[in-house]
Amino acid sequence: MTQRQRRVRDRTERAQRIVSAARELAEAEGWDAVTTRKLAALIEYSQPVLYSHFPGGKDAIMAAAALEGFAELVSVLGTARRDGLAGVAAAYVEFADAKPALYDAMFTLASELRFAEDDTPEVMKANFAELLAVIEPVAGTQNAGPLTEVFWSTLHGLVTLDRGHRLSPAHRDERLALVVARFGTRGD
Amino acid sequence: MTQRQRRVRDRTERAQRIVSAARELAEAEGWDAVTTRKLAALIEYSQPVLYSHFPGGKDAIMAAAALEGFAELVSVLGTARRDGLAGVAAAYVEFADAKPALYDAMFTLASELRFAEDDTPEVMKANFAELLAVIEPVAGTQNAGPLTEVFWSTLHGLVTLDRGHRLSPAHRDERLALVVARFGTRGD
DNA sequence: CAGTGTTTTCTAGCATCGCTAGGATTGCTA
DNA sequence: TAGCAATCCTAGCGATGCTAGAAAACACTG
Repeated sequence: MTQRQRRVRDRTERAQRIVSAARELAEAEGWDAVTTRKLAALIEYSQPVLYSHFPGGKDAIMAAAALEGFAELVSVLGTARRDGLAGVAAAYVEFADAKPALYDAMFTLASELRFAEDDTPEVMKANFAELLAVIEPVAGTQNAGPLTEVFWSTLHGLVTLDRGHRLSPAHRDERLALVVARFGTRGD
Repeated sequence: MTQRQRRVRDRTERAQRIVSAARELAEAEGWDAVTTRKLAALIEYSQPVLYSHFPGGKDAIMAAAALEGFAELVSVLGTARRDGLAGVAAAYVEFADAKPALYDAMFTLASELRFAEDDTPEVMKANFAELLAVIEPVAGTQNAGPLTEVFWSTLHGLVTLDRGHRLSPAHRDERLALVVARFGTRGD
C-alpha cells in the first residue's frame, strides 16, 4: 500500500504548490492578478486540477493561504511576546507590512473563515490568545476578552487605513507609541 | 440658453441616479452584484451611457458613492459631537453598521481616493477634523493628530473586524465602552 | 501479458464581467 | 428643409471563474 501513500503525498505536495504559487503571485501583483489560469500555468497543470484540490475554487485557495498566514502570525506574535505589549504591537504591524497580500487574505477577504464560532480553526484562536496574553496584565478591572478585541481592532485599523493611504506616513512610529500609551497601562 | 441649462441639469440628475442606483444595489446585494449591465438597466439606458458620466467606469462610480458617504458621515459626526467622544464613537460604528456597503466603498474599496495628500477632497478632511475635535481635549501632552489617527483606527478596526465575524457579537457595547475608557481621559 | 475498469487529466466551452468602437438616431442650427 | 453636432445603442472584444465530457494514464485481474 505504499503506492497509495505516495499518491496522497504527491497530491498534498501539489496542493501546497498551488497555495504557494497563489501567495507569491498575490504578493507580487495583488489578489486580483491571481487567476485560475495563471495558477494552472504556474503549477504546470490544467485548470480543473485546481478544483480537484479546492472544490471551493479561488476562494478556497485564498482561505488555505489565509490559514497559513494565521500559523505564521501566531509564531511571530509568540516570539514577540517577551517584549510585552509594545513588542507584540510592533510585530503585528510589521507582519502585515511585510506580507500585505497575505494579510488581506486573512482579514479583508476570505469571508469563509469565521472567528468566535464553533468551526473556528484552532490556529485562529491561537492568535487571539497571543494578544490576550499581553492584554491581561493591563486589563485591571476591565474584561480582558473584549479589551483584547479592542486592542486587536486598533492594530487592524492601523494596518488597513495605512495601506489605503489614509494615515500620515510620517507618524507611523508615533502612532505605535500612542497605542502603547493608551493600552499599555492598567485601566480601572 | 435655457435649453443648455436644462440639458446639463438632466445630465447631473442622471449621474445622480446612477450613483443612487449603485448605492441601493450595493446595500442590498453587495458591491459584487453591482454590474454595469444592471446599473444600465436600472437607469433605463445602455451601458456606454455610464461611461459618458464616469469615464473611470465602475471604480469611478464607487468613488462618487464614497464621496457621498463622506459627506453623510461628517454630518452624522457633527451632530454627535455634542455627546463627546463616546457619542462620536457610537455614531461612527452606527453609521458603518447602517450602511455597510457605503462604508466599504469609502474605506475598504475605492483606492482612488487618498487621504493626507494634496488632492484629498475637503469632505474627507472634514471627517478627520470631527474626530480631532473630540480627541484634542483628551490628548494631554500627546500629539492630537496622530492620536486621532489611532482613535480612528480603533473605530475602523472594530467595524471591519466585526463585519467579518471576527469579534464576539455579545460584547459590542462593552467594546465601545472600553474605547471610551482608553481614549476618553487625558493621557500624559 | 492482454484486457478491463478506475482514476486522473485535459480540451473545449458556458455564462458573466468591464469596457469600447462604430454606426444609428436624435435634436439643434442655419 | 438640409446639414451638422451631440447623443445613444448595438455588437463585440478580451478576460474571468467554473464545469461537462472526452481522452489519457494507471492499477488490477484473469
